[in-house]
Amino acid sequence: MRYSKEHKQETHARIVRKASVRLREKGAHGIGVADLMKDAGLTHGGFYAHFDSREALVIEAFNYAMDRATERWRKVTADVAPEKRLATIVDGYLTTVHRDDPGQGCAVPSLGAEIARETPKTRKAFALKLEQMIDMIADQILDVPRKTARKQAMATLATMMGTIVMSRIAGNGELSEEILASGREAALARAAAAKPPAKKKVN
Amino acid sequence: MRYSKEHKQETHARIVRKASVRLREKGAHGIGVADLMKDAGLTHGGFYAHFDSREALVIEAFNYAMDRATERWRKVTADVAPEKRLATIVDGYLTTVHRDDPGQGCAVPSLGAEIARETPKTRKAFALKLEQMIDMIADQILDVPRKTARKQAMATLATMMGTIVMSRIAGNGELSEEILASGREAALARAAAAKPPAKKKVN
DNA sequence: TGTACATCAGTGAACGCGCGTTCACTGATGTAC
DNA sequence: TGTACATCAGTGAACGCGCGTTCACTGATGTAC
Repeated sequence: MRYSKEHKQETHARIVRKASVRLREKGAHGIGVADLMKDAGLTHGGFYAHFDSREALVIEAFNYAMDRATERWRKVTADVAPEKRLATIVDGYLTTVHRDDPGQGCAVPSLGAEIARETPKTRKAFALKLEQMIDMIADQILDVPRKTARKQAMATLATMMGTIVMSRIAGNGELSEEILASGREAALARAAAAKPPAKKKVN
Repeated sequence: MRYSKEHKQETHARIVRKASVRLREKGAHGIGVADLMKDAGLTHGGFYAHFDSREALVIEAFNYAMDRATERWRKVTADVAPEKRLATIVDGYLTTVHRDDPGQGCAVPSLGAEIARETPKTRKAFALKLEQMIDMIADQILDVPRKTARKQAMATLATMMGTIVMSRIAGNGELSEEILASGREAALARAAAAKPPAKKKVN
């Protein structure tokens, strides 16, 4: 075998990593294979030694972005009291930094709508990662039946993602800040409301 | 003047109307000028007699879609008691019919992310329409200061739009229904919570 | 009323360009002896 | 240890195609007389 055993895997991973940033920045169809390869320090000809098609890279890059997001949430909440974890996630998500840097941010507000229009195969791959993200958030919602936790997780994520989409349309002025603040307040209120009543278990 | 005075305007309006459907279905870059013209019963050559560029049509089509959405909300709430209007809007928005028919639906969940990446001119045109939509929803939130109403409107819209994006990624199975139900419950709970306490005016 | 003319919305061929994909080739590197 | 060979990750030219845009032309229709 030429080159060290992991050489190709490393290159492959680097293409995916860089592409996951650029695709979030420019959209699922907003950047071509040649530019994505250049970003990884390669020329476009080698692309098909790593991926069956451009779409295959889009799937890998999206999965990578979603895994990193979920992983980061685990990290930033590791040292936080369990009942404050969801609030920590919401606070980190609904910021101007996230709004202004889609390349490093959540893939759903930047790619979600385009992804929903892709082939069933691609859409299903994304649905799987979205469900994992929902489950991760549901894990942070305590003292309620699992089904309730999942529902609250879905609503909170919807508010978070919708807020980022809206704030990006609004640009970076007052309206945009107001949108971010509104989403933050609403999501945090729900996060707080979820606990105090100490509802009796139903399931 | 050849043809009746309104002939060209009617054709122009028809192109915009048809394009606003197809662009929501296929994405802001998912359908070409030739197909959009064919949809309006014309050939592509005449396009530039009506629009300076493809982007100009995208702006007009988006504006049209947003105006129709806001207008439809006014219509469906006209015969409803003021305190039930927001709930009526939420219920009509978070349905499988809306999820499965982006072409007739709200333009933000289908085009929002792509729009945020367009030229500043395009993005600003969209921001204007989004703010009008926010104001229309804020009008339905009673008995609170205007600033509070706007914030609640933003959060409610974010939940609605985020829920549609997520439900479309999820497809049309159980997960998707669960997402829709979660968004509906959360948005309706906020709509209901906004009134009962009868808070004293602050501003 | 009838005829010649002017207008211009719409046609369809053509353009340059960038895209995803293919393919013959290269050259750095691990292996065999 | 040194040399010849085999491998295969990566190169870059080329492909067919669809796109947005341009342009010379057409022909239906309103106007002038």
